Amino acid sequence: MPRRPASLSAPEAPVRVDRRAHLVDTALRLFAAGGYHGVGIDTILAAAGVAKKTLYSHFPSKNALIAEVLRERDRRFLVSLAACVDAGETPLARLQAVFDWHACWFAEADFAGCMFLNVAAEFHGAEAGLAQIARDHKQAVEAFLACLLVPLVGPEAAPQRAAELNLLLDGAIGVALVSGDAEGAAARAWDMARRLLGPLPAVQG
Amino acid sequence: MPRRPASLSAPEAPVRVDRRAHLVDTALRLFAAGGYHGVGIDTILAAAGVAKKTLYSHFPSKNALIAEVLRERDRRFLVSLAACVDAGETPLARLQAVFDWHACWFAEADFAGCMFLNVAAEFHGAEAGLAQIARDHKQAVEAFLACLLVPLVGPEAAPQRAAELNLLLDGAIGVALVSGDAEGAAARAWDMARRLLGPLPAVQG
DNA sequence: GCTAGAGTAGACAGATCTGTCTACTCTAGG
DNA sequence: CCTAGAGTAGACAGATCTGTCTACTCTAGC
Repeated sequence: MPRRPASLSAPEAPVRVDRRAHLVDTALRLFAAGGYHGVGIDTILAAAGVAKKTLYSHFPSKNALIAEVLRERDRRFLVSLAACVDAGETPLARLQAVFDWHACWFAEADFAGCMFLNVAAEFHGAEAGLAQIARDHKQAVEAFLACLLVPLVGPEAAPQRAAELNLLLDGAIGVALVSGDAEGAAARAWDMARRLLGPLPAVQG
Repeated sequence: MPRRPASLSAPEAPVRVDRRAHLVDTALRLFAAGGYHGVGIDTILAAAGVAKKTLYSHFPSKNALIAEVLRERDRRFLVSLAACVDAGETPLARLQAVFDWHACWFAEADFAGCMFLNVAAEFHGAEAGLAQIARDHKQAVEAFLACLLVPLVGPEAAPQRAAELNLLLDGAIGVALVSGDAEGAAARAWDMARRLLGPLPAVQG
């Protein structure tokens, strides 16, 4: 009898895995690798081991699920990036950590580009809500970069430089996606960033 | 009787509009604006005023049509870009024309990103043939940039710089797509390119 | 023990999509 | 004139997709 043994071990919590979160997590992985139109509801449900009714009791539509997936992706993205950056000891090392983080991301087996750029491409004009989430994400990343740049270039120049580095990161994503050269794309972008920033205050190595 | 008046004027050629080319042209417009999964065969047929059987007598499948659309896009892209570049009088002006060309492209009403980056995202891993066409296109653009760079930085440095400018252009595409700021994205990329190239031989203004 | 809530399994409706096929029409060339 | 080739219009098959709904099951709390 392969039917799930239910609560054999733990009496509470553990089994109650929060279907909604599990659904979003599964959908995130599948959408990231297979695209939004390319991955159907049934595929997600089968992978998550969740009934269709459960999905539609949590989300009114597939697009609502996509929106939640994007918000979740935005959260994880910034948390993971911040954790990686915090390990850096100098302001310059912290900035470089952003590009190293991207190199690791590009090297993932199922890397298929940025979920936000992809959603903008797939739903362009059709779903303003999704486009807005993509815009918000990119602005959050840019703001994060600006914070890292303040000790390096000062508060006035930081926003301008942040926009530039943001453009470099988007470029690296595109190059990594099409060429498949994960390491090269991120390294090139960082080299360009370093040269664009020019000589920095002597305080930072 | 609104049924097409057939050969009222010209005895030959003109009416024979080459359905295949017209189909590819229509599909190109629709795929560019609506994505590959997002635009169905029937939509293309209705827009082109062509019967389904005609489509399948020219192409074995939708994906084969997509492949031909991408090859056509690649041709037009390079021809249009070359024409724009040829108007420049100095090597630097010719290089700048590439970024100006992109600014015009981004400003088009139905701009929805690069068809090659988008095909790579939508069919990642599933359609190796389409991914290869995307890769070839980006390499062709990079080679084109390298040619423009030779008089500016010399034949040794040109390939390296071309890869950098290519990354900048992909970055501008991403930024323009998500932020909607067409002018800003291309202008920022050009400004960065100019600074990355540094002081150039005095011969070019 | 019992009940309410949440979940499962899966049938179902209705839309849509790719690709095939039939029957008809138009046109060009001999 | 007549025929072959190409195209049109559209029905059709079969798959797939979103979203709804019913009937059953499990679990937690009273």
